[in-house]
Amino acid sequence: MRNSAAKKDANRQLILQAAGRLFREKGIEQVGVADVMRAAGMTHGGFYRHFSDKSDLATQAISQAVAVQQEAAINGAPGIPALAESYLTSEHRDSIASGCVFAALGSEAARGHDASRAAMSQAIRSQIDFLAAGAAGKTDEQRRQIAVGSWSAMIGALILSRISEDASLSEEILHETKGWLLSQQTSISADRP
Amino acid sequence: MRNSAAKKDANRQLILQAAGRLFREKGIEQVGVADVMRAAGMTHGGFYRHFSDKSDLATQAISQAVAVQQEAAINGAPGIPALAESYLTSEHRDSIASGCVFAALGSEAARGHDASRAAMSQAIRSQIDFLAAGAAGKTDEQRRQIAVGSWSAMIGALILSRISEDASLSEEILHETKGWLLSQQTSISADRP
DNA sequence: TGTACATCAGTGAACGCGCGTTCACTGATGTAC
DNA sequence: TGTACATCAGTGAACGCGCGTTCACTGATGTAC
Repeated sequence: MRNSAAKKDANRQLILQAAGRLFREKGIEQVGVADVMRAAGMTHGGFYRHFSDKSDLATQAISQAVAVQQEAAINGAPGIPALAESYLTSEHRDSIASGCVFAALGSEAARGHDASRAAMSQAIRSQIDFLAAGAAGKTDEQRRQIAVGSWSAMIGALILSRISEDASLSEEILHETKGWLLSQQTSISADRP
Repeated sequence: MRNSAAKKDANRQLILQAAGRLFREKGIEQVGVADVMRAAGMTHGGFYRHFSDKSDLATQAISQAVAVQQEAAINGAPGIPALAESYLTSEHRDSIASGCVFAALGSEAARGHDASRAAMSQAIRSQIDFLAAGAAGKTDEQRRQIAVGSWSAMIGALILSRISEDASLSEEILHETKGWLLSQQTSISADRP
């Protein structure tokens, strides 16, 4: 039954991807090792050939999901308005499993172990730098404020919209936050020479 | 060993308060019924004289924590700048157990049962109405945008600052977001006649 | 290139702990007369 | 007002399920010669 090294690596990726999706969708605690392995097409016994324990999996799955997310941000349309347009949508709200890791696991992550918090912190840093570089502010300080503030607003709004069981409230939160972010961007851009 | 009705009610409050604190601090899943009862000064057996099951407790504890939070907001200094000043502080960041329920349990709550989501949705509505009423916008629509956007930014920023294990990053997120919110408020206020 | 042997990825049964829930019990409270 | 009885809040032991983890095993892969 032994698999080739290449097959093992492929299986490891399947496990990480399944975990990334399931953890975001149901929360890390509500997903069992056996659930992840089943979603990856295997049985639970082989899990420990890949990871030392569940918390190791959580750290690595989060790190990978965050890396994929950053890759997508860099390759996506640049600028905060464009990000807001795609981030603050009902599609994103309804696809937790493949959506923003910070919105899906943010409050759990705040209580997480050092390893996963370190991975997420690094991602936060890069994301802020990336957004600040493309922000429409006059000074560095202004651009960083815009980057941090706008990104925080997107994450907070997505979380609030997911909590809201009333569809119209949920939509309103996305819509108002988007409108707010866009109106600021344009007014600031208009200030530029 | 029977307690009087008054004592029973008092004990129920102790349980709800202990649960509200522990759930925020460690997450609902990581806190056991026995933990809550111990924190409330009782043993676990009597739990079911008060609540039908753990999920019932979660719903009621969250509802109460959210109600207390709203009460505090209404009695606190009015206006979004004042809220930002007290919300985006390292003290708030470091006191999860007594801090904002949405920041502490937001991503869990998005996956929560209908009952607790309904309670939180109602709180979201009131909080938006409350903030919009005191916001410095020209039109109703503008005031609602400011309310929803600013509140979302506070929640998102607090979550990001809690994830950041690097103290300077954590502080920066709070500080930049606060600066961003305050600068907007003043510029909008300056527009007024 | 082929053969013999060691390695080890994945399987599925089993273990054991933690935790939600139940239950018999105690004795103080509340109520009926 | 006092007495007898029923109620029931809280106790602590016990139950049972789920889940993380372990382990003996299988057979394909990789390696040494």
